[in-house]
Amino acid sequence: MSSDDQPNGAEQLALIRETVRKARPPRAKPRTWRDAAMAEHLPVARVLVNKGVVHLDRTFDYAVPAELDAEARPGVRVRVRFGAGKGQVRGGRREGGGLVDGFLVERVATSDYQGPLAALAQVVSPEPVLSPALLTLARQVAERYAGSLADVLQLAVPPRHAKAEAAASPAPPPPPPAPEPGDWERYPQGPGFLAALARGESPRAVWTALPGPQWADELARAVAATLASGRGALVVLPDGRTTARLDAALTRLVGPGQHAVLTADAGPEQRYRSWLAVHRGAVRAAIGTRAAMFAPVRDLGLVALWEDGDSGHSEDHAPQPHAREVLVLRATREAGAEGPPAPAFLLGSVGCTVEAAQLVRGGWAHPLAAPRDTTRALAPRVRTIGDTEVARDPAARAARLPSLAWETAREGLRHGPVLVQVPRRGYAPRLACDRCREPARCRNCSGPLEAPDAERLTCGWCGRTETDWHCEACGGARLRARVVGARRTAEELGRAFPAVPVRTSGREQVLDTVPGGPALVVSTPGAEPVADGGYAAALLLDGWAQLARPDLRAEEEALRRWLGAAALVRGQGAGGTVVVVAEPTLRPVQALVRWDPVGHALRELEERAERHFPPVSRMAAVSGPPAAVSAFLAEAELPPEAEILGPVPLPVTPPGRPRRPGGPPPGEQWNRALVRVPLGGGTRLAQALKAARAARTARRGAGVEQVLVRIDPPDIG
DNA sequence: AGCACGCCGACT
DNA sequence: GTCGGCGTGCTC
Repeated sequence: MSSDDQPNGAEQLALIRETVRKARPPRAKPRTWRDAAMAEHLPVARVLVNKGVVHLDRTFDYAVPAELDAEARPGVRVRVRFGAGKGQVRGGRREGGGLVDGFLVERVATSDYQGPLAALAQVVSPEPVLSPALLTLARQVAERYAGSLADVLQLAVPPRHAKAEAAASPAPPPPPPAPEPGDWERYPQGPGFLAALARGESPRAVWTALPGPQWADELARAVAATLASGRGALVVLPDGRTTARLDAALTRLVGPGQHAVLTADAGPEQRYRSWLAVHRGAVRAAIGTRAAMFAPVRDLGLVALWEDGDSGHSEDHAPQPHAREVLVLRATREAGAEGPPAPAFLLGSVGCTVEAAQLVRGGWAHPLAAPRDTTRALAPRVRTIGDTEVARDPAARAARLPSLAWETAREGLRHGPVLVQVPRRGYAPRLACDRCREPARCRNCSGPLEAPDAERLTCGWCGRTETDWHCEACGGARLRARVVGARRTAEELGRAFPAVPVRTSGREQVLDTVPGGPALVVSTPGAEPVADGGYAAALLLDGWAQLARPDLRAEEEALRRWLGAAALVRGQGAGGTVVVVAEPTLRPVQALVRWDPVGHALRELEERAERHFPPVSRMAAVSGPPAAVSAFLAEAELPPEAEILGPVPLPVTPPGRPRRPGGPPPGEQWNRALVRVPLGGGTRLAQALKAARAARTARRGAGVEQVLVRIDPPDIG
């Protein structure tokens, strides 16, 4: 930074002071540093200013007062005066600009800034929360997602809590011994993977987990093996329930003192306390939900992710990074880069996302899967039944069960609990004619008709209520069965099986576990309780509803949800049976029957490659008022290989309906364009979009409407 | 985002 | 002359 012919920092500051004295009337001198002594060594602080909506992605230089010299170390939280007004006097004596929070990133000898430097107003706390490694990661994530560094830091560094900070952190416990392989023996490469972790190596694997509850213990062993090598470990899980299971397994294996649990529901104080324990190195392992993806684990030796297909891994705050992508960044170090060696990587899931398949296909990670016959023995028997079949038994008909499902439930209840998975209400796809399957459209605007409740029929675009629908194609008057919620399904099943207790688990009330006795357990996807000893059977109802969603990921998602439920059922050796009510010829249905999630993901990956869809390309969505989207695309200096799809109108949020994240405000017509580039051009695309948006933000106010930019949009149909 | 600066028209 | 409109640009 400094060159030989420049004055040293202290001299430069003195010069600046002189200049200012001459240039401005004495009363206008910024009060903060008038006559104040500055730090002698490295008197300039580079500060990353955290100013709300403003996207200031650069540091600003401040002078370090002598009395803050000791505390003003890189990484600490500071407060500085920031804002327009060149030191003008307001209210008699105040310096221009308000106090804003920031991070001190670096101490340097000189500043390139030509004007007078303001002084650091305050070192909020001496805790250097923004370590160089965390700053580097945050910069990478901001770059990957076309977001601002300030936004990412807000996700990566939890809010300070003074009481939690005041408490001293203990020294870390001695590392545990390397664990036995345990259930990893079921995978040919399992024990070797564990041994490599224990030796301090950094293997990368995509692990197709066998059905059953052992995954938590297996993840715990991977953590323990990494700890045994003297390194730290990080595991990100999709929700609090799975985090609690790993917490219990890890505590069983290595005791309570080796890891911290980072979850949002712990409350701000506990959350910051746990985060600090990780940051200070008082614990070497961290587990938790998506915010933990940034956890500043010391000497990171392993990053692991459980169930990367779960939507819980997608951060919903800007720039909406995905835990899998962030952990891939953490496990990747460019050749020749400085710093510690990259950690090992473990992505575990019962199913297989297209992105996970790509990590293997591209050679970045190795597959870690059980032999075919092991999988077959441990997975339940899966049978399919088309949804046109209707049961003979009147009780089954009343419960809308095909006879095979009815028989399976009756048989299963003799041996234990039976799980019934029903799609969430409101998850309903477009309604269709019951006779010819023509989608039901609004007579007003041709939008898709929806059934917000059992009584009404409304348009998903314009919100108009339809009272007398008839099929445009065949004149039919009946709509295809709308999705019935978990509660009503439970009532109907209760009448069909009067002697059996019925329990429900859904969004409002999620059951964690159920006992091993006969019971019907009705659950929405993702809320399935674990049954003691495993379910005897499972019925996966209304498969058509999961498959009919107009989304690129509908099939993958349906398979993931079915596998998630089926993995809680006893293996077919123990009589476990699953019935999926869906068209048997469909690909995800067949993948479930064969229990072949990887094959399904690979096939899907091939199709995405043919169609140049993610993850084989990198995509970004630009949405906003139509004129703004068009202008934005015209202004943006996109890379030459970029391809623009659309823009197309987005569905209008009907008045009174809550606004979807990233969607238009109620009643407003928005457009959305997709921009895609071949893999490898992602960084250039993100840079171009970020620059274009920054330019637009600068012109805001003058009637320049803003657009939303989202990298890796989750819903592309 | 704020907030000041600046360059044009109507007023005391 | 000078007050103030908001369009433009900067914030260490």
